[in-house]
Amino acid sequence: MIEARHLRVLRAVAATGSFSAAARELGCTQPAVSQQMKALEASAGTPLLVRTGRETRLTQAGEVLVRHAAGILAGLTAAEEEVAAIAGLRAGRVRLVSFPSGSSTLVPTALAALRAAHPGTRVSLVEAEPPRSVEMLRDGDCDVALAFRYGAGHTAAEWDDLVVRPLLADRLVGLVPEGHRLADAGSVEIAELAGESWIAGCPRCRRQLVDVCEEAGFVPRIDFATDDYPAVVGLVGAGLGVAVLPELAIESVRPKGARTVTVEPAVEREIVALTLPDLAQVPTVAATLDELSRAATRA
Amino acid sequence: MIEARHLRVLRAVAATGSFSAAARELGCTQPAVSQQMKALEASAGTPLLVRTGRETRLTQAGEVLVRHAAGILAGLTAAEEEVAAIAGLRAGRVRLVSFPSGSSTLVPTALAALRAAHPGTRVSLVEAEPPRSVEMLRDGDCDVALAFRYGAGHTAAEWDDLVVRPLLADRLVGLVPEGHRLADAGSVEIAELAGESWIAGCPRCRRQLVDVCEEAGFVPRIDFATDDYPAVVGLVGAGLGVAVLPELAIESVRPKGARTVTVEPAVEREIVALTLPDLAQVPTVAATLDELSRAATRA
DNA sequence: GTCGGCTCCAAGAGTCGCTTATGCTCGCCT
DNA sequence: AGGCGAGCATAAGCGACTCTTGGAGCCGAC
Repeated sequence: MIEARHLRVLRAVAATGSFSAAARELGCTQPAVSQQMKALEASAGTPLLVRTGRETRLTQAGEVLVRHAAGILAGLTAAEEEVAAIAGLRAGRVRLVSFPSGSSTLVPTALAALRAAHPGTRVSLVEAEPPRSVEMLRDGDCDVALAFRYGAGHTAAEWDDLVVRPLLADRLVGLVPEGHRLADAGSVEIAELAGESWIAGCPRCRRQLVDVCEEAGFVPRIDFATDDYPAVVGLVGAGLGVAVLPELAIESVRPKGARTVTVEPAVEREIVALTLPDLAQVPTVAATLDELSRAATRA
Repeated sequence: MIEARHLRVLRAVAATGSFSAAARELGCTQPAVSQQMKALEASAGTPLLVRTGRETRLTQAGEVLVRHAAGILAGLTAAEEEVAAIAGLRAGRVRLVSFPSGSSTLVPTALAALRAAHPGTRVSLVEAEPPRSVEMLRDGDCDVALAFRYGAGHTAAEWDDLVVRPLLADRLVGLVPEGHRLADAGSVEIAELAGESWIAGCPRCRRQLVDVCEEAGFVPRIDFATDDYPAVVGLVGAGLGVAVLPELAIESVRPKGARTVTVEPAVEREIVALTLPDLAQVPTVAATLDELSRAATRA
């Protein structure tokens, strides 16, 4: 009989690569970890870890167990959350993970409303870009993930086992330096920017930019690329190039020395909130999704 | 912390509608069930069962927990099944690395037997010479390494932290071109070959050759050196020189134009299978080692 | 009214798991 | 090459837990 407690320890060992580090993370002593792993290997009937002096690695059986552990532990925590919510303890907490430009706009609005409507609920916020944030969700490291996707169909398949709550469509706008020949154009065709020096954002957005430009018949010359959108705005403001970036990303940035222009053809990214099917039943999670929806419609 | 064991009991209670019946189904006494449910309700923080004189029904929280229990317990049993399959040799993989002349003789025999005895196990094979293969083993890039050593004592120290399974002793034989003055000698003293042009094999074998010749009182003139044993045989067959090489290396090569002769004094290399101490406990690895041993004794 | 089944309660014994303490090996730095 | 620190294993001791046995209370059925 494999016990969930053992799986939790195994996962910590696999994540940290060390018994001692796992013990620190779990808040117990190293011999406890050692004994639990011994017991788990005994009940599994085969070694799960290989100790090679310098590091501890997983055997194939160990990998199998860690893979299952994610689902099992996620199910357990989901069950605990839901029961706790029903128990009316209002000890319910929501662990939210969001991409940077979402956490500065949608999230504050939603969390303020959530706190007003349900005092006692606690929310933790961590920032992570979509590929990583969805992984955290599946691993049970968070309850709700804010993510985005370009073109509705592209990444739909990878989320088909999740609850997807569409929030809003975030239009891409152009950003050019003041004094640029198109600074006062109001609206520009993207092809008009073919010869410019480009400043790109996060990897996903960068790929999207290249795709859009390709359809317009040119390859953008990307001189700078950074995940930091205020930095992108700063670079454009300093006259180092032009950029195309989500409207939400510049909402909380003062576009000093830069001007926004509408870009044709219109391109949008869809911002969604994700959660696990089981978690969607948990009141605090449901309330968080609702508040995010409300914040999105107000924006 | 909700425990899987509790969920199992809860499910039995929900299914049977009675503590006593659940106890009978689970093979324990009724107070045990009673206490477990008490503990589960304590950790859930809310009642899960309503005892109405005649029958016990689930509360909403209880229903939620039972609903989650299905998935969690299914995940646990699935994990157990998969691990048991690996432990029971109905599944699992072994990553084997071998030196070239081993992979064409011992390995095919062993893998055929392994597949016959345990269908479902998968084996991957990569070729690498001993220094590199042992490194791969230590780095976790393979599970079993076929290697060899000359003279039992020389390289023993570097493997003292590994599990060494001796397979067979591979005798060195001489190879001379047809028409050579010693082609029909049957057995030759190595000193008789002092003046010949030599064709050497892999670095380790080359060093061994030089050592043996030094003991016989001469330095071999090595005109060609290649890791490719069929090439060595070909060169000898073409009359370009003589060679001394492991019997196993020429077993799968048709010695066209070349003749083998016994060399005195007899020199052997020991062929062994190596693995890490922890991995030796893994069923698939142990089975692979056994089949290699069996293949070696049959050869 | 009595009986049978079910549940809860209490006490005892055994087991289990954690912690502290200690020894050992390995890698690293001097 | 030797000392040092980190990490893992092991042993003993202790507390907690869980199961069992035995008994009592409760409700419905006959």
